[in-house]
Amino acid sequence: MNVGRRVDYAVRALSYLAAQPIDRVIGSREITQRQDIPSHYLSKIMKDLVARGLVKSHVGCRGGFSLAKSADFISLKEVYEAVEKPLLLMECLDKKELTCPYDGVCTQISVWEKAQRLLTNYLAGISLGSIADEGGLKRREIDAAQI
Amino acid sequence: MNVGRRVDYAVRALSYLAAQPIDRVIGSREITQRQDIPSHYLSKIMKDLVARGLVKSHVGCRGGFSLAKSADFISLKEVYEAVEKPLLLMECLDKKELTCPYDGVCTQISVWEKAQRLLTNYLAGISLGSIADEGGLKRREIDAAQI
DNA sequence: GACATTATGGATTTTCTAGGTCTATATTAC
DNA sequence: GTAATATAGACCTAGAAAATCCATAATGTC
Repeated sequence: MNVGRRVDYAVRALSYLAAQPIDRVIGSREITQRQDIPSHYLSKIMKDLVARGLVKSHVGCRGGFSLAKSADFISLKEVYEAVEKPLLLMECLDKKELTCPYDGVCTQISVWEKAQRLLTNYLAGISLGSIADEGGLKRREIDAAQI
Repeated sequence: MNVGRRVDYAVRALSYLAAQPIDRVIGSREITQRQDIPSHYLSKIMKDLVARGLVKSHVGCRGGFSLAKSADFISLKEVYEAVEKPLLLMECLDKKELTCPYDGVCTQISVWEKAQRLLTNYLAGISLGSIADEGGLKRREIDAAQI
């Protein structure tokens, strides 16, 4: 049970975008270099973020990415779900498939159901803006440059 | 991000034990049949539960398992950690390895840290006893018998 | 004491998926 | 026209989860 690297990468890429001057277009090359993310892998992640409407893409020469909306209105839950399949602690929590013979009498399921709600609600309450405070990012960049 | 089947199996096996007359010894064969768990796989899980002190084992003919303590004093967190490696939402949350170059300026980590605390605290508050209420189990067995 | 039954322990296999790479195509600034 | 970029998809790889198998030790039963 862990959040994969895709989410980590997505958050870092988005944070980087959030720290830029508004509407500046950032190439994926710059992101991968500054944030130390495998380049081809990032492209797939960005595609997901674009599809979810969190990021605007600018195709063609001098193209790149920029946030589609204010970082304060992007929740971690959105980021997670854009990049990973929907958060599901147990398969049987997926309402679409009622294949479990114990459904209805299983008391375990309600526990995981609540745990899942707990988590998603928490993530829904965290905004990208609160993570990517400019100060932190500036310092982060300086540190990275020194390595 | 999901809890694996090992945890599911462990909870079901423990619930089954909890619903039995106190101190009755249950063979793993009975558990696997009633709870529909791959037999050889269960044996490894039971071993972990024994090692963690949640279950007593009785070796030899007519041997089997019984709860080592009251179901009300077994938390889901214990079960999880007995069977799975310790709950860790992100690798960098493992305090032992401080390899992340962004450590100290990363604002993302504190978010996951809190999410993890949220989860483990919740699991620590759920007892096996609250899951394995006898009524539910009785009904469950009847259902299973009808299949 | 012999035997059947059981847990224990380890080795091994199978299956799945996250993580990562590569290549081809369409789009656009210059 | 050309170089730089995002998009799209196929493809590969390592490692983990899930499951199986086998050999050994312990113990009740006869």
